[in-house]
Amino acid sequence: MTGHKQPYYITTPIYYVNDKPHIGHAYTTLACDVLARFKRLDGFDVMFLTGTDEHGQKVDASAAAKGIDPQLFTDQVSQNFRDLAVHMNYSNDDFIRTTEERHKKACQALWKTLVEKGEIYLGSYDGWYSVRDEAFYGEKELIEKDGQKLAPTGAPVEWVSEPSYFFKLSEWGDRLLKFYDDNPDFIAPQSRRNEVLSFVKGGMHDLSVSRTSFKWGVPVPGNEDHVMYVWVDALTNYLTAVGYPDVDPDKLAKYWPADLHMVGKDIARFHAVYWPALLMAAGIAPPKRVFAHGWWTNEGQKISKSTGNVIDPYDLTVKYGLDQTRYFLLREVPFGNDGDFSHRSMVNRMNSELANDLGNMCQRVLSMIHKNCNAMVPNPGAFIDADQVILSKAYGMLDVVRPLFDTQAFNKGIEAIWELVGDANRYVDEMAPWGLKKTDPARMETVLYVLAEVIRHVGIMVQPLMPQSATKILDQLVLPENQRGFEHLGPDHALTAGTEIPKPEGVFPRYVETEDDGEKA
RNA sequence: GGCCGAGUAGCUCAGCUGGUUAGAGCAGCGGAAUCAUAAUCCGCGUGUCGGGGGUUCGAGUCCCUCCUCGGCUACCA
Repeated sequence: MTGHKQPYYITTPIYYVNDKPHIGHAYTTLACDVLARFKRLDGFDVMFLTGTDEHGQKVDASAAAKGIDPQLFTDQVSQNFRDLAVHMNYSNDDFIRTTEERHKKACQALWKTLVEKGEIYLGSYDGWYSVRDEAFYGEKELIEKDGQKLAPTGAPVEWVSEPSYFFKLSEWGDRLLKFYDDNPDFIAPQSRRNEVLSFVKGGMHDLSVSRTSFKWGVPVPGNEDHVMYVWVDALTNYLTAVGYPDVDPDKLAKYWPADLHMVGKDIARFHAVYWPALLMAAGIAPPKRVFAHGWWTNEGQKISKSTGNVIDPYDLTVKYGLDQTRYFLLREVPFGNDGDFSHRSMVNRMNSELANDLGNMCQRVLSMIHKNCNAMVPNPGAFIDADQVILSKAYGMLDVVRPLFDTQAFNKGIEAIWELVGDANRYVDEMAPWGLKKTDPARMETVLYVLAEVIRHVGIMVQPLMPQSATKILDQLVLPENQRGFEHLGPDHALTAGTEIPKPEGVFPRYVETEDDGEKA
């Protein structure tokens, strides 16, 4: 089983440390975690990266407001995101911080390359700036009042001009369009692809890639008055983490180009337009795919800090359970679409699909085995057609789910697994092993064996989604830990009859409504 | 304003290049079973497929038009 494993590099965006972690962060990273775990089980050499974006004016200001050094400040707040990763049971292989030395090195190397290739020039960044908002506004955004130009926020604006380096993005339109054409799956879902295409087709300005108005950033090589602006700084993290600019055969050469950048739809353009352009300009291969997922609403309401209906991932996992939350987030919505989080739908999913369908199926089967087969994996006789039908469905499950997960169609992959769970429940009812117990005990053992095999397959398949619960299920089958990879799916590694199994315990508890819930629902 | 997309059963949605009586899950109603976390299984839908017009032997599926909703239209992570 040696040989070269195929590499798979997957990334989350780096999260801006000024934010408190919320469901959006948890969701993006969760999707990556499930894919990373899936690929590892499927035999890939996975590099799964997440991290924090720690530069910029806002961070600088927040640190100043607290009267502490920005580095100390980011050390503190980036910890929130590292804690979340542990809490959510993410399996990231690295956690990048843009304030790390390795990142400064990578950014400056990329910058120098772009300068050498003539892709960056010094110009000036002009625009309507509001000192009060600390932000630039477009001409069209401004409102006019009494002959005064005002920001949409009502703050006064002034025309300012600041020296800035520019990336020649305007010259990359045609090459980007050709790239999209040659790589139709580069940006997904389709709706985002359409938007990106129309954006690029509309023509692009050069991109301002440095600032002189603040210092908390990576210094521009050769001109210390400038720090790199967010585009170059943040996006480059994906290269930093694999060792760029060092061409280490175990890092950069192996993992680049990245297989998938997972992002929220709000930053699709940065990843699908600016990033490939910057990379191509530097002579580096663009990533293979960018997936822009949707947003969550809370009980039908748009989430905003002002209304205070932000969803805290800690609240969810404490209230409903970690794996239940992980399951819900990827099961409820076609990945890519916006979704609504509601208590009612959460409870419906966890009770009917986890507790009733899967949990109870495992429980009824394992209980029967425990009570009627001397607590040992039963000894199967010859399989009849009905046995073969459900077994082959279990054996073929990976081939159904793999292409769905490979295209980030998590909900469909999960549905496919649950079809098998439904089949198993129907099979139990049809075979009625409790009746066979008296009429044909040998047949009962065969039936229970078939069901145990189905549980083994489902347990292995749901490991990426619900690692802890899957472990419990597989532990109940006493399946050795080194037999839980996808290469063990199928009849060649079937359960060994006679293996002693423990008394089963419920894996997915039902959610029982409290009075407090009643008021909300 | 321009471009893109969506409007299908109470709810969430499938319906690929047009072709048998338009489907699934959930909810609801009725029944069976009793191994199991009172879990499971079976049965039950008269839907103007947003409105109107058109092409065709035949349209939810193509064309035109109108209505409604959403997204994008660059420097915020």
